[in-house]
Amino acid sequence: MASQRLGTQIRREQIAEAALRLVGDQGLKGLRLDALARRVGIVPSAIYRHFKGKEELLDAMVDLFQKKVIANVQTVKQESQDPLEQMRRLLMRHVELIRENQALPRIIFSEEVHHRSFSRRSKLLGIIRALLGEVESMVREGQRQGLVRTELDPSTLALVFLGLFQPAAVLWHLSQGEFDVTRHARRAWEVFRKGVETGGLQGAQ
Amino acid sequence: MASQRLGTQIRREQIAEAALRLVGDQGLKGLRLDALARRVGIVPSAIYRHFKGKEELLDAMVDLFQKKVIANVQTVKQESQDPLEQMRRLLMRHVELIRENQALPRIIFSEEVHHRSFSRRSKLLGIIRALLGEVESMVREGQRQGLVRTELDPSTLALVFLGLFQPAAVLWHLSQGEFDVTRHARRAWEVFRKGVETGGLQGAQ
DNA sequence: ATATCATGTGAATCATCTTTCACAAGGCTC
DNA sequence: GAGCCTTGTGAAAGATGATTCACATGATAT
Repeated sequence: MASQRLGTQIRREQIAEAALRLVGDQGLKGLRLDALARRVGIVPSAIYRHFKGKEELLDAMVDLFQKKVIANVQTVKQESQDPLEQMRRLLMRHVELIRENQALPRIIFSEEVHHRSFSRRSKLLGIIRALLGEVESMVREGQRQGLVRTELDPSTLALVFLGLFQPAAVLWHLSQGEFDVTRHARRAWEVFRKGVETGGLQGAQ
Repeated sequence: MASQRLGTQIRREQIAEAALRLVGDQGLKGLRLDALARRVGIVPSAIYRHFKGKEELLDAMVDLFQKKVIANVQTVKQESQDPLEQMRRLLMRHVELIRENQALPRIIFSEEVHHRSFSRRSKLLGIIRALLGEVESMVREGQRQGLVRTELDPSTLALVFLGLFQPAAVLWHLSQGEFDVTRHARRAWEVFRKGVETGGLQGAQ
């Protein structure tokens, strides 16, 4: 019973996407070629028509991850000019990205993804650094425009920003989706904004 | 060649501790009974004298994790009465805990640790919630004493607090220890403190 | 319509770990 | 120091997955 035949270009992407979902559902341990093949509707050995092996598959997954993160950044930069608004949007988009791709934190923390392959580790590092760099430049732009307090170090702020939703993601994950990350992200953003905005605090209470 | 004989009480702890280190070094995939046994100085099958199987070993690891986190909280509560100082110390201790136990974030994000076992997942959730609860009560106490701005929601703040070092831990990990988490934690703490303290900001320049 | 090339199939093979088991020693009690 | 319980050993058995391979089949070009 042959399944539909597809060009390797398309299949590769389709397989990598399915792999990301699979890891999201079952964890990296659950990334088994038979399960993956079943999801795509082919037979395990067919995967080898598109990937040299599991390693190459992992590479493709990391590439896909990169693509998604970059797309997010691009989008928010187009959606708004205001640096703080860009950051807020980036946060909300990032939350959605993680909600839809539970696989991402797992890949980052896995070690099994990068332990073997130096290139994969440095690619992951590059993705995070690039993201941080973008946030950092939003912070700097905010400072230039007088919106963000200039005594705060942009690179520290960028890291703190990225941390705003991480513990919430953990809770969400462990509680099986019961915890409301989106709501937390909104509140965390407010806390962050109040903490970094110029002049926003004197009247606080 | 018999290795030293030890009571199962001691061996269990010893094995669980070694397992935590092993996961820290090699990731969960690297948690293989032969490698673990070698580290402890026994033979793989001997592990079964102390654990029913790998599942029970994972349980023991989670228990150990819990013990370490609780110990941290207890210590800082004894070291200082000032809630903000308690939080600062907790942050620094937590950073050290993660530095020494790379295994912890991996276990939390693994899914392979909790997917099978409901009890393990809820235990992990309990650990995090307990930790959050402690931070939250430090925040409340800070608010009661007029040190922390009362319009900030304690539970949101507790989560933001826990997020202060997480992205830094990722960078540290991916950069193979090159990134200085401790320094980041100090800076991130300053950012956090300035953001939440009452009255600390009017003079900000 | 047929030759050709790429994709898909199913079964077999390999590799990697986990788990079991029969046996050997320690160490403790009497 | 004999008996008994517990811990440790080495080899074998089982499970689980990844990978290979010979063969089938769909698409495409001519």
